Amino acid sequence: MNLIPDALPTARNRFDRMHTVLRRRICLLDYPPGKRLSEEDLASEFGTSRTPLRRVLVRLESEGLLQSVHGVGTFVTDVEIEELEQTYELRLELAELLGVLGPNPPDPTLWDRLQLLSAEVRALAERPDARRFAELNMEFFHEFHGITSNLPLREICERLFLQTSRIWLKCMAAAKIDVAAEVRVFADEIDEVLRALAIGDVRSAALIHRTHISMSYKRMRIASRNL
Amino acid sequence: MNLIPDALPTARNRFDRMHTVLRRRICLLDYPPGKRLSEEDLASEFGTSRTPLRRVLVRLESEGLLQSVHGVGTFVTDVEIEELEQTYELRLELAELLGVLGPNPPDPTLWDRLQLLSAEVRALAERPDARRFAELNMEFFHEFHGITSNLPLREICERLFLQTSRIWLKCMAAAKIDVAAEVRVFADEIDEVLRALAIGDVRSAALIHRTHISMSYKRMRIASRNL
DNA sequence: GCGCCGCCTGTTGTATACAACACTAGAGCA
DNA sequence: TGCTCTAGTGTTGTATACAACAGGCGGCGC
Repeated sequence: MNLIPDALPTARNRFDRMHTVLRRRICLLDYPPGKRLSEEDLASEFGTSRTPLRRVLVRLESEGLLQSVHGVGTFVTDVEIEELEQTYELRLELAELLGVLGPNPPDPTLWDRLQLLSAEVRALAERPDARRFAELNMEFFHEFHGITSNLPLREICERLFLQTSRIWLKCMAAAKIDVAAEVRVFADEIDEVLRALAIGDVRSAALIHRTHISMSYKRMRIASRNL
Repeated sequence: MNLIPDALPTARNRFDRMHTVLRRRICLLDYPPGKRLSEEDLASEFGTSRTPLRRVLVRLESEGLLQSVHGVGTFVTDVEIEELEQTYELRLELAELLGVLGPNPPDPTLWDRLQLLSAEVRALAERPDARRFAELNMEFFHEFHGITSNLPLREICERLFLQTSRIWLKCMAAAKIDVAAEVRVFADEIDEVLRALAIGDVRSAALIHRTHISMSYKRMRIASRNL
């Protein structure tokens, strides 16, 4: 009996593993926008040839995270401020829809995970760390999308989040926004969401989430106005 | 001076060409759900080796139109009725958003194209043809999404349309829905939309569109209840 | 007759060598 | 000195051969 059946070295699993790892690196700014990636280096890191790796890169390119240019290189994409604005406007509306379309009854598993996250964020408030903040933020969004049973909506929200969050992180860092303050706001959001979910008010949880997306974006815009 | 600069035999153009052609075949049911595609045959048809073709297949797989299984084949995906329901619910909301987020001022080019489409649909009503209907429907959706200037929203709507329309067409055919009647409804929708756009009421145009998506889906569900 | 096992065929996945391309540095020349 | 052209280097894109895999068919044992 295999305890970790998903770890079988099948082609699909290798693909998913590489995809997840690279996407994470891009979204957490380990590979900042504009960085050139070496197909050869990455391939050797994952212990494969360029061929399977390129498959992953094509996928990431179709997700808008990478761009390959023949004879030049493969680059992590940046996002223009105008496109970012449009994406955020859309994300606000979609965040609201999360509470409208197929709202899931408060799942005890989801509840537990969010509560765990809340504690971790509170702990982070003591010793702020931008990267850890990015990680927890990513995890929170992922879990939060579980409030809808509408899979296509969940996927789209996830996708748009992964496309924009890294730009948001980058701008925050550039504008020297106080990480500690941002962490506190984040912790408050989770607790507010938990209170709403506690009484089964999924719609309100979604609206709280929407509010925080909007406000964090606005704070970022204001702070980076002077750059 | 090159009059058709986009036709340069660059890698990017080849990729886009193959991608568009295959996507079109899938969405117009030339390749019906469940059909197995042969990488070798397709590669030779496009005059390339399997390598560049596989790049296209990976893209189509990430768009949810194909699925490759090692050692078995590459298949056109089908969609379960439950997932279809969820996607339609989402599409209704997004259709409404088309009129809310960055509504474009009625573009004369868009206007002309829609009017041309209206004429073609009217002509089609005389001699109904399921495939031609599918083509015009696809073209209409593509043009209609031009009413918003919000690019991410446009892309998402396009993507969801391409994922569901072929299933809708398949069900319509299976339920033996009267194509002529469906064409007349379609023609009416375009004219209604044109009337709304004529007075610059983009929001109403979007709501009309939403209504027709909803009703055509409901008709399909009712008709295929007896299958 | 029935069931199991192994070969055989066709498919997708992988490795590798090579072509096409973009950029750079430096030589040659005005 | 400044410009241009060319060779060189490193990158992505392509072709091809081969490995890994799934399924079906037929033979073999029972």
